[in-house]
Amino acid sequence: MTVQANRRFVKPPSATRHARARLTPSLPSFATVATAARRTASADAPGARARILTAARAQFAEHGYEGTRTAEIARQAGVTHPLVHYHFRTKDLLWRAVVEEALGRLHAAFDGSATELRDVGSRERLKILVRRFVRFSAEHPDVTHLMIREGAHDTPRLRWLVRRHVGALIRPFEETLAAGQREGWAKPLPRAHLLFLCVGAASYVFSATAMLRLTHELDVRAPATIEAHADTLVEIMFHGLVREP
Amino acid sequence: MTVQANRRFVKPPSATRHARARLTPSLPSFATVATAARRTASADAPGARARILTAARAQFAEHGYEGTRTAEIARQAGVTHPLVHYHFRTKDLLWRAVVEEALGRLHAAFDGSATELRDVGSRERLKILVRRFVRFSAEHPDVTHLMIREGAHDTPRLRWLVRRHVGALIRPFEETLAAGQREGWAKPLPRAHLLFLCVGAASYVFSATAMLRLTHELDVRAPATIEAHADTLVEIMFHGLVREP
DNA sequence: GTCTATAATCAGATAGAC
DNA sequence: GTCTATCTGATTATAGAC
Repeated sequence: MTVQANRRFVKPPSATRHARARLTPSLPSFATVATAARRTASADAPGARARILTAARAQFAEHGYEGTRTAEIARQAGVTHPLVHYHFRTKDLLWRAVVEEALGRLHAAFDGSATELRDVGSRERLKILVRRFVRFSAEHPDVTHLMIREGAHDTPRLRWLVRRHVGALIRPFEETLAAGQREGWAKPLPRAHLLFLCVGAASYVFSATAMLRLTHELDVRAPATIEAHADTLVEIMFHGLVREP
Repeated sequence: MTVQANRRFVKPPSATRHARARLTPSLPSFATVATAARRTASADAPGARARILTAARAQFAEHGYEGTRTAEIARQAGVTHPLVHYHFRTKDLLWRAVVEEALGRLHAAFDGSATELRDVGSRERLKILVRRFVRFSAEHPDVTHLMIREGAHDTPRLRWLVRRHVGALIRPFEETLAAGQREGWAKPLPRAHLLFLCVGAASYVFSATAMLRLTHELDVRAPATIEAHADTLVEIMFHGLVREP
């Protein structure tokens, strides 16, 4: 079962000599990672390392971990294959670097919501969070898609993802929801279900890009479509489908 | 982009001699396929072919098409690797056989909804369809998971899936919704968005099994959890989170 | 830091005996 | 129908020159 997914972990990363260890095991802050990435990226032109990272994000999102070939990443980044290994050593470490960078952006979109939105009532705050998440899912389908792909089974990658990122990300949502329930405007429905229901409702469209194009000839990338989805979701989440008399 | 995913289609199936061609290109009815499968399965003990099919469903659902190894399927089914190829010839044909069988079950759960539920009003009918879909997602996470995995990018597999199955599956939902909008009780929100919103909301929890266990220590397999999810979704879908005064 | 060339591994598929 | 043994091609990763 999990054995298969773990295959690549069998051979331990063998922390040998290697010029750079960008991903330290000491879990640097998001800020640190983001800055490091930016520094490298904006050095001259988008440096090779940054291009590899970008290409890798697209590939992992589209084809999943196992479906992605590092050679294809290299091709997309316009570099040769070995350079990928020079910068990231293994496919697994490259994956982690991708997630680190991608979720940094997700954090950026949500961090400080608590303080920034302090003056707004919990009801409006929740609406804002939902809309933000829809827009984020639309702008970075690769990130949510990645999480959908990984959330299915218990791999070391998932545990790392949850420990490091997911916990912090769902907190604003859950706290706002809890506030709403305390205040009485929100029904006392189970929060875990509400959370995942909302995440699924918000992001599924943007993961099923190809299917929507085939079934409804709908381009989920178009801004109008994105806003339509956000509007629909907020309306449903807050007031439901039934037209009140 | 798609080139990568299509790689395995480059070498054409080379329809040589081969004892059996279970998957004819003439698209047999679901009934035909289901019967054929059952015949083989219940012959004595669960025959090798049936065991391979079961193992393949689990593997494809868990690891996606590219992430699945036919040798692992063989191992799980307790047979040797070549037998997989004997029965299904190629990995791609095996995948199609799996989907054919799995979506046969989904059809079974929804076929005839139109007639069977004719006497029920469109509003109750929609509730029933949503609940059915939640339960189906819970009982067969592999099926929805499989569709999530394939819906992302435009492969020959996805086109086949949409043409052959998805169209028929979403029709009852869309028709009932349209009826509700005509009758006036349902708000005139865009149906495509409502459909995918609902599908995502219903099925995401059951795809993110491992993540829910890690974040909320919730076992989404438990019947109580399933019903709780169905209840929550129906309440949200129809009346929303806000407690009306 | 980036390349060419190559080693090592692994996966899908076939041949042919029983 | 099922097995053992094997081929072919593709993919990750490394060595070593520039």
